[in-house]
Amino acid sequence: MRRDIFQAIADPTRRAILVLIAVQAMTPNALAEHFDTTRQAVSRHLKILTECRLITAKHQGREIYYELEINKMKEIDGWLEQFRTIWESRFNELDKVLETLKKNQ
Amino acid sequence: MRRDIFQAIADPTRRAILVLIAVQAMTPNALAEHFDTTRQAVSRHLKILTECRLITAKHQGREIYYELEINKMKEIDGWLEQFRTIWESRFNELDKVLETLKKNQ
DNA sequence: AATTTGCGAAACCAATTAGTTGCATTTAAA
DNA sequence: TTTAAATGCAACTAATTGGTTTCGCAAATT
Repeated sequence: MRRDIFQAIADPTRRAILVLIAVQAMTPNALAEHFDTTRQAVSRHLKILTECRLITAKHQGREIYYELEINKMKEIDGWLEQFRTIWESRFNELDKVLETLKKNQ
Repeated sequence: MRRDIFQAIADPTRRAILVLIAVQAMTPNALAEHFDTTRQAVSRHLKILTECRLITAKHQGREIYYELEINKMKEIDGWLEQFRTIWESRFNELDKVLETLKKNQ
């Protein structure tokens, strides 16, 4: 049972759930209405998202509102960070080239 | 055969390949040395990464150097963008609260 | 008290995945 | 020209995944 954020966001339904929940906390039933699957299937996705701490359950009577853990989302951003330095440094090198061209004009 | 960037980066080996290649283009053999699997297995990962355009193959004699397509990596960043506005706006709301508190002191 | 509603868990199933071994092909080297 | 190296591809296998149906439980509603 590999359960990490990257495996969690690999599924398109789970990504959609995250986007929906980002706007507003929602119950499994409310979420299921947005998809062409059963509530139980959505529930399983919610379980997976909960297990890797991307969302948390807030019990309210017999309803359960799932809300986004925005800080966990930042971990994906964190992984991208190492590539960001690369794509920025490539821009920097382009800058250098442009500057050299300018100088030689 | 669902083949998108999110499914591609779901596998830890593929993520590691991306990081290695980010530093420097590499051949399948060179890459395989970093993992506890066969070269063929690495080759399949490279195929998947190639199919979703995260890497490209540069033939050089009988060797094939795979290099990162940094622009494709930005698509992940693009998806995160919608959440980034949220986590920034939450900071803003916190700012508002702090400001109100200050005013009422 | 009986019923309905909202939910998760278990059992099952088809499809996908990641790995292996065993090839075939192309290029360099002896 | 024979041989070795670098690679991709196909067939097979075990594990995982995402879905469904059925069930049980707890909280509202009647």
